[in-house]
Amino acid sequence: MAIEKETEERIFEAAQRVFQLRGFEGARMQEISDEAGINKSMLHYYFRSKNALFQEVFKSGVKKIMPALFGILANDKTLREKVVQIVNFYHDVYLENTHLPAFVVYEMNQNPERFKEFIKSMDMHLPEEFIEQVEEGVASGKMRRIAPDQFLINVISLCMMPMIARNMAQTLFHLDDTEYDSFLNERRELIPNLIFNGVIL
Amino acid sequence: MAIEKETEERIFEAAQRVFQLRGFEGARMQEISDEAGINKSMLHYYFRSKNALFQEVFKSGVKKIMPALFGILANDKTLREKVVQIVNFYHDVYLENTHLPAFVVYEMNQNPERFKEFIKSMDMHLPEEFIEQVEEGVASGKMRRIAPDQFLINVISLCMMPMIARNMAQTLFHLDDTEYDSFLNERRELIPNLIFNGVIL
DNA sequence: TTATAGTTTAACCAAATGGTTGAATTAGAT
DNA sequence: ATCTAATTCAACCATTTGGTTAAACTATAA
Repeated sequence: MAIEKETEERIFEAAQRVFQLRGFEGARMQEISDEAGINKSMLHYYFRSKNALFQEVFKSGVKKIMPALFGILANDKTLREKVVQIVNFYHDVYLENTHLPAFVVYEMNQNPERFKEFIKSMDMHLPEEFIEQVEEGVASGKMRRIAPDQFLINVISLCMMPMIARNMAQTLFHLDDTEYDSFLNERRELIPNLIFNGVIL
Repeated sequence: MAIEKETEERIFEAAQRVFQLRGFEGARMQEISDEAGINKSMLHYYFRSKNALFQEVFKSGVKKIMPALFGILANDKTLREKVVQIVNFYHDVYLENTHLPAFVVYEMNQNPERFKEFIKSMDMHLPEEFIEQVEEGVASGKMRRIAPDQFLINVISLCMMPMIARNMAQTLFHLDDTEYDSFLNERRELIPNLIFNGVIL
């Protein structure tokens, strides 16, 4: 019926949940079909194989992050404003897709080729606008000497790591779920401040 | 014979390589025994099960990192010197154990309980010395307002993320293996500078 | 109503996987 | 030399896993 979600979509969403939680190797086709509330054969009817289904989930995961990131880097805002936007973007995505960052990073490492081809196929490269902005900042003497690559990976690291290593951090710092959510929220302001000004007054 | 490595050690080292590379779910007992050059039954003779073997590997991995980290945080050096030591420590460990950081972080997320009990059993908590140092820096007006937790996770994030997401970064920035090794090496100086002074001059 | 194409299901299958067993081999003590 | 306990191995096993198949059901158009 039209009211119910299409079977294919139900499967895909179940696959997202299971793959992101358990990883490719840990995911079971049976668990995905249980989660979707359908017969296991349907998985193969709509998506040929575990690999094919996983590919779709992975692709969709990367697409949720990379284009937006590159979009921000390429827009016409100031460097500081871009950092703020990236930080907020990562933290917003995380709220809706808790396991996505860890999933993408881990599976990308398990199979670098898959990711490389993917990036190539989408023809994504660091926006010139961003590179020039950093280089201009350095050349004009406003900023300490830093490569654009390093600048960007600092921002991304400060955003993603506390999401990826949430369990480690929560355990070490004795924070419950709510407390850790505020902990992450504080970082929306903290990260831009750190990047530009450090902790020394 | 005495000259050859003890079987148990050979198995353990093989298990380290395989588990760190493939993760618990992706690891195959057969691959571990092949890697160790022994019969599959030996795995069960020396370590009862896949789970038991994994536990040992995981434990040993965490022990390579956490105690040293807490040791540095608790020593009597300045805050800046501690940051330098932590950064160098992470980068040194990485050279010898490329897959260790990603392994520990990922498996910790797959099974938070395992990690929690582990931390509890080793009675590890953020050293008072470090907490007071940060709080004193803030109270004395030398440092911007920041919680010790946030301070520490910034340092760790900036160290670990580029190691964990190596493939992503290498692809995005078009760096070959040697170039990425220097990229990481530059961070030994870059990270302390960023933490304390930011990029603005 | 009925023919047709798309969808769903239960029952099955071959391969892979973690684990077991019992015999054979080896090293060390007496 | 021989007895004993630890070690190693090949063959085997039960279960799980991704995947297949053929029959059954359902909606829709003629």
